[in-house]
Amino acid sequence: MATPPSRPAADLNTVDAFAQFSFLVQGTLERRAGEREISIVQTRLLGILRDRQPTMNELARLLELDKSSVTGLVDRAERRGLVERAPSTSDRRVVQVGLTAEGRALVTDVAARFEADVSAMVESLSTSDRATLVRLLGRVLVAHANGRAAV
Amino acid sequence: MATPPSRPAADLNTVDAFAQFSFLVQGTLERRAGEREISIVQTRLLGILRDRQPTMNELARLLELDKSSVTGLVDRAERRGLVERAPSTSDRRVVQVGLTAEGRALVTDVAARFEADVSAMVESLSTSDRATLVRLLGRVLVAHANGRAAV
DNA sequence: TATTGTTATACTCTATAACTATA
DNA sequence: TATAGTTATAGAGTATAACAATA
Repeated sequence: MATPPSRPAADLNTVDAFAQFSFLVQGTLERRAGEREISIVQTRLLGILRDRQPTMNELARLLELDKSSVTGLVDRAERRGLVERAPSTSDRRVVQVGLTAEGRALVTDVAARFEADVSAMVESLSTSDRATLVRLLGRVLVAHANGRAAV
Repeated sequence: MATPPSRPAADLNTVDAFAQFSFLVQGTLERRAGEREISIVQTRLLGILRDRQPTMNELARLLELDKSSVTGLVDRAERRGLVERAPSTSDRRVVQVGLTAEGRALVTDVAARFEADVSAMVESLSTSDRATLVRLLGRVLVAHANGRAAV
């Protein structure tokens, strides 16, 4: 567990496979985002905002961060012109956060770079193996989401 | 891409599946390590040291960090009694880093907690599906390692 | 001269606690 | 009183540049 992606042993157990794969994907995303001078968490923030204008509170829940952490995160993104705060019309305590055109362009670019990496990762798999892999990963994700919901 | 693991859509594409799965695994590992008051990168450091006594330089390469970052990382781990620096016998510039008994016990404990989570994640898959998933993840990891080596 | 590691510095990211404004 | 968000503060993590010791 937590061993670096540089040593993918011949016979991986499930734990090592999951850990090493997650480090590989995260490292790839970090590298691509870094090319546009943005961190992973900032990329996640922009990714969430692509189809929503959540409140600070909702962002904290979605990112699983303290609300004060989100304040700083949005501060830095706003300073770079990537997101905008707007006061809610219904509740004057509430702030809604949205992407600027520049933020949207940036997250689109990072997503495209990352997508190229993912394509390269599955290049050696047959079409059928790719579909199987995505299907099984999806089942793990859904099972986890349902487990959480049930609790 | 980079959307939070809280929304595993019904039909995932490869990019979303990879990203969401990696965030799920990393979040799980972070939570378990956090129970022992340790960060992911500290966990990775201890994980590497389980079967090696690398130099600071080698650690920087394995963790893909600047050597100055590793200095701080090892400083904090050493202050907590988890690792030890030892001077190399052959080259007096070189420092070798190793686990203390306490560090080994800690990383073993975190690994066990994480392993339980991984088991739960694949609980809904049949034995054969689990094997297939691990095999396909392994092929992606090996292909990536070979690609890097070839370059 | 080149390499190993540390130090100084600056920034991002994160949480806790205290605070303000609004409900 | 309760909730939404910010501020103050402290610490981890990271990189760049300059440095000391050794090769």
